[in-house]
Amino acid sequence: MCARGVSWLASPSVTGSESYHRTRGGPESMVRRVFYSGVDRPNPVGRSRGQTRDGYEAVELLVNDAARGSRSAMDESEKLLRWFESQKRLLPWRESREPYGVWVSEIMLQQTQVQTVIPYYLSFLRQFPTVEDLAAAPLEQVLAAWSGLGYYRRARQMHSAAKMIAESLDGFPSSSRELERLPGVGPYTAAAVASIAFGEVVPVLDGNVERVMARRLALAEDPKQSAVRKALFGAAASVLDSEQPGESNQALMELGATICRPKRPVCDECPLKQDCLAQQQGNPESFPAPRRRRTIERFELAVAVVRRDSSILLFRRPEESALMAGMWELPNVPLSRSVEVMAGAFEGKYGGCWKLELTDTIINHRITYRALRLHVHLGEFKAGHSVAEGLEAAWISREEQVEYAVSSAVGKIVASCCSWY
DNA sequence: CATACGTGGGC
DNA sequence: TGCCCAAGTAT
Repeated sequence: MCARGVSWLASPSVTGSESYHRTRGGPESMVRRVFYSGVDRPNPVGRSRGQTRDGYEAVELLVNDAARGSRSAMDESEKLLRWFESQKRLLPWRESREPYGVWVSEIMLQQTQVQTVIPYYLSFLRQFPTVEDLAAAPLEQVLAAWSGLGYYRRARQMHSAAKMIAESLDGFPSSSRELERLPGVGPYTAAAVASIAFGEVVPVLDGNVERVMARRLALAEDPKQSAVRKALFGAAASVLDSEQPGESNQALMELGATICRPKRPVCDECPLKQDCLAQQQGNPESFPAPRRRRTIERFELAVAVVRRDSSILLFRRPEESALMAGMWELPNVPLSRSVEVMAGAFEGKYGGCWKLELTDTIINHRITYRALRLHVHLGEFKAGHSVAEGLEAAWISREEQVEYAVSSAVGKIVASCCSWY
């Protein structure tokens, strides 16, 4: 593999989910111990040693910084921690290590950027200060607090997990193994919460760490492949500081977010530049391998803004729908050239009697591999007893919007509707 | 392992 | 505009 002495990382003998490998330590290499209690399968090379604080069997793993001349993994950990200490951003969830807040932040940060999360995090913790408050709140209210943040399943799963925690006699789950049993908590989030809130020595491998390590090792292979992921995971473990795992993990992610960015990384300011193979080769941007993307299909939808007094008509999506389950949406039908055809479609779907008038407002709404272009119509709707059976309707005002679970697009349209009348 | 899930920002 | 990416998880 790599010529730079990291051959242990993806050795062919990797069999378990943990890719630590014990290597013959040269005279200058450092051996570090990592206790990893979130292991379901026995580690193929580690030795079982004692118990963690939560009673789970710990596996002792020897992580060897393989023959990097005079450099050692310890140096890298220290450089990283020192850099983080002086350069870390002040973020609201960094003010406390209290597990609930850490957990909320980690869920919100899944596939979501920091600046997007900040206001949601603040208002969410104001509304639901403790896990008990969250558990006791109606799901509707939790979804409303999540409105516009996306991936709404996260809110449902968090609410469900909060109930599990509140009903449990054991308090907040305190190990990555336990945390991973919660809905919405996968390997990354479990490791992040366990290390930050509980000091568990477990590495995280998120998109940032993946990129940082792919560059550090100049690993060109596709990170989707499990062998490559293992190598990256092992590399992340090798720079993990076992005294301050939470800070260490955050440091690596912060590095990826601010210095080792996808585009135009600022290698000059990187605490690991001496250790980075891609930087030495002068082509950091070429790692990791670009992921293939499916082409986006585009659909066009007509949505109707129907006003009564100062309120707008919304309908509730079915709980069982895969897309934005239970969220309130504007009435919509596939776009057609004829307003009459669309009016008929609205009537078929929602009942009532419709009159429509096209405005020139178009809002894009993307869902992974689809893009919906929303053509907004001002409409009149006369309900009778002909409103579609089993479909929940609501008239909401701009002020009441905060109490309803709506997508970002609906939020924007409701926000700007006043100017259209 | 591939796919779907929301959204906002950068270039 | 269009494409890429972002503190992932569940199926």
